[in-house]
Amino acid sequence: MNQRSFEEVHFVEECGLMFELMGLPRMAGRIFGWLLICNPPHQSTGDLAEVLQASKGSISTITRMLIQTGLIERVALPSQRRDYFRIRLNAWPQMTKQHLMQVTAFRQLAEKGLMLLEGENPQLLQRLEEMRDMHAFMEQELPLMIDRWEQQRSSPKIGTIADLTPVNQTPPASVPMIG
Amino acid sequence: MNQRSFEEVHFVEECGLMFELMGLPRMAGRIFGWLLICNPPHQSTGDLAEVLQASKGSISTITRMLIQTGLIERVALPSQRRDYFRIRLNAWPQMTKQHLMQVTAFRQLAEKGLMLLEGENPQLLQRLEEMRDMHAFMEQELPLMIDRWEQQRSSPKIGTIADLTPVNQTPPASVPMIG
DNA sequence: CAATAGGTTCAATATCTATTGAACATTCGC
DNA sequence: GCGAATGTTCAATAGATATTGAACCTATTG
Repeated sequence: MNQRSFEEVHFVEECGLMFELMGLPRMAGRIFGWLLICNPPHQSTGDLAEVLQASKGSISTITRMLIQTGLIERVALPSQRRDYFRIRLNAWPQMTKQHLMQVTAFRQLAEKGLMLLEGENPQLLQRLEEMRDMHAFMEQELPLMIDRWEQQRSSPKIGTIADLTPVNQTPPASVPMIG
Repeated sequence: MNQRSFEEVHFVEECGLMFELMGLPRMAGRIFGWLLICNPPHQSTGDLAEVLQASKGSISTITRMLIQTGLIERVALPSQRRDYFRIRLNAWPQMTKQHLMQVTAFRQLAEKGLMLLEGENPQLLQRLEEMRDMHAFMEQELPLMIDRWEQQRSSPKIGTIADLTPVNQTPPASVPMIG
């Protein structure tokens, strides 16, 4: 009876593939994909294991990763023992913030490279200077872009998703940000 | 004699790890990393195989991938049989364009999801609407950002890198862009 | 407090992907 | 056109990573 429709399975698999493209485990994409379309929008470990036909261990490991990266959160239902997971509000800006960290890492790498070539013919430096400058530029621009997004979305709508209490042991994915 | 210094090896390896983080083969990062710091800035398949201690096959496969994604290009030296590779000018905006394709794919996926939930309780749609809207927003913003970058870098400097002729069989990484 | 459901951990395994290397193709000089 | 140098392809392998599943905690309920 709890059969997922063909379209639902397909959606979940496609999401898995997209996550794989981004270098994340396919199962992370499956979990995220299911949480995008499930009803109710919060699901327990057991639910996920059943629907996605995966082991509880797998679900446990990967939900932890998804929480850590800020894409989902753990919520508690009033009178239930189980934990539930759901998509985190602002999951996507969060991804951009992750991306921003990569950008910073690349800028720093370029700077290391430039130190290696110190004193060399300026022509040789061009490659690394472009890399450094482009990433420094993005370090400026991306936060502004996120700001514009959060502003444009005038009504923050926080709280409308549901009345569930996010479990507070889940910090807002304390992401080490650039200095 | 052609020993790479410890720092150079380290730089190359770090670049490899960063590429791996992005879901690309580590060896792609190594090749790219070496092309960032090598002197001269163009290197043949053989050079790369020797310096990176990898098989020619590996180099061949991965340079093809890097060309395909627009990060490096193949150049011909006037009186030499060999092909050489070098970092492509504008390699990094190119990466952002690749990223843009992913963004589009995510928006489309969100739209598929919304079709699945057609007629459902609006609360259930929120997750997917946020996903769609955020990605549509980035589809607007990222090209503008690239424009700003290309403008800010007032002197295009094209041609100053070297007088080598890019091999024309290498199209500018014909990237299928969004409609 | 015992029983049980829910969740986590971790060693073992299955699966996948990068990498090799040898055979093959191509180009260019002589 | 022949031979040497260079580059490519692809089946086999090595290596890495995701996934499982059984043992182990922990919390709740009666």
